[in-house]
Amino acid sequence: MAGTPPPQTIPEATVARLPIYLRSLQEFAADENATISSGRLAELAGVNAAKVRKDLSYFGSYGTRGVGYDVRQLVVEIRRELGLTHDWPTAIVGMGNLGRALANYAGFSERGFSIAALLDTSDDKVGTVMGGTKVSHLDDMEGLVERHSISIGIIATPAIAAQDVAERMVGAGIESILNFAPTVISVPEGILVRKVDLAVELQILSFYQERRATDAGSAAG
Amino acid sequence: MAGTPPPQTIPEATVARLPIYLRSLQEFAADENATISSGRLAELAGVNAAKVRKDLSYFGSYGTRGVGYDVRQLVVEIRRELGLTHDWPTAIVGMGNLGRALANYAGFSERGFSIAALLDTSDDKVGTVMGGTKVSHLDDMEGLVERHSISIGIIATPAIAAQDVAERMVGAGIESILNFAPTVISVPEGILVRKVDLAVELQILSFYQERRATDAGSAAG
DNA sequence: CTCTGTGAACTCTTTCACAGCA
DNA sequence: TGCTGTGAAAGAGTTCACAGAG
Repeated sequence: MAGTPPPQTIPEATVARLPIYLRSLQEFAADENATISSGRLAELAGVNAAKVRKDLSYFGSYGTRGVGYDVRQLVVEIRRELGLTHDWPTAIVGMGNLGRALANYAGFSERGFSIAALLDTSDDKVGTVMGGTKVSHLDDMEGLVERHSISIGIIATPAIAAQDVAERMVGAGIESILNFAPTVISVPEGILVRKVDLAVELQILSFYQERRATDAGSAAG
Repeated sequence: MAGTPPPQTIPEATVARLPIYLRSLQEFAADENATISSGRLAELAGVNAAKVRKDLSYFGSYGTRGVGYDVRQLVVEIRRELGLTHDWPTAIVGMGNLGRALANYAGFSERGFSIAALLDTSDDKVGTVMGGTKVSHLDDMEGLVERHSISIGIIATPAIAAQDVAERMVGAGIESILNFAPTVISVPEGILVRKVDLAVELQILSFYQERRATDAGSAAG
């Protein structure tokens, strides 16, 4: 009985949207006890209202019929679901252009991710300071991971180095990896990898753009 | 009969994987007339073999039973599907850390995307050279878009500026936008937008990482 | 009367499993 | 015998549509 009111499984697709809802709610700012309807949140998040309601229902968020959702409460609930109630120390490996951009990206710390370690193998970079953090040598990763309880690693190296870095991360105790290198990395079971490939996104755009040109005359909008 | 062998619709999910296959094939390098099986390609791309076969079947790619796919031919076919048979001039708006990283990112040009224009509004940046291209003022975008036939725009500005930039892009004739700003932009119908939010990816990792800690004892792998 | 919460229908995607060609 | 190509089954995710709370 009673037992499991919010089914222990939030669909992946929903999880991927929670950060967007969170961001939208925070932009929506809102005074102390503002409420927001699924329709309005949907608009801000760029999805449709039914989806918002269904998504929020998975973790038993109580909206009020005829009124909407309490913004403050919703923010708290989503943050809890996302595990954003505490800070996540991260390590970035690869201090090229992208790594430097990431190290300087304010958006990370704003959302609960601190940069606990920057790592590279090049003597040119080790010892310099980027985004307020000193760059350490990759060989020192293990100690840093332990000392700072780092559980998320970010790979911003060239493709060729990515697999090796991933293995070192796993060896150092990192359990989740965000991979920006344009290659597939393989990791042991239980290690979670997400990837972002900047050029892949462009190629997807290219597909639809090309098709638009090819499907002559088919209304684009 | 014969008529329309490749059904005119390639599923979105498949389109999103084609760039990965392409990259995998190119890494696989291969001498003149190498072949590759769906199983091997699946391994390289990090998916399963049935998916590879189904994906490739959508555009009528002829593999050879008992042998596999001709690597060279497959590369040509995928590139054609993705519209990568010609160069795509792009414009990057926002020369902060991320914009600079993108401007210097070799992966774009390697895959057929050239940077035809870099744009910013800050006097500090306009006139400087980044990644071999001179930074122009955002006000000059329209002329540059026309002159270089730019159809893809990349937004790398702070969130606050993104909607305005998107509107200027559309006004200048750009039809596809890759948005790195952490906000939803709205555009007229017919304009294609894809978004990449670096912090969102971290938040998704955070969800699963947190859950792993919470689901005490449940095997992670 | 408004707006949530949610079964049910529908659509998209993945996976299975095997016929058939080389 | 090995591997592709593909229907058909299974599984996810989305949307509909409406009962019912406030």
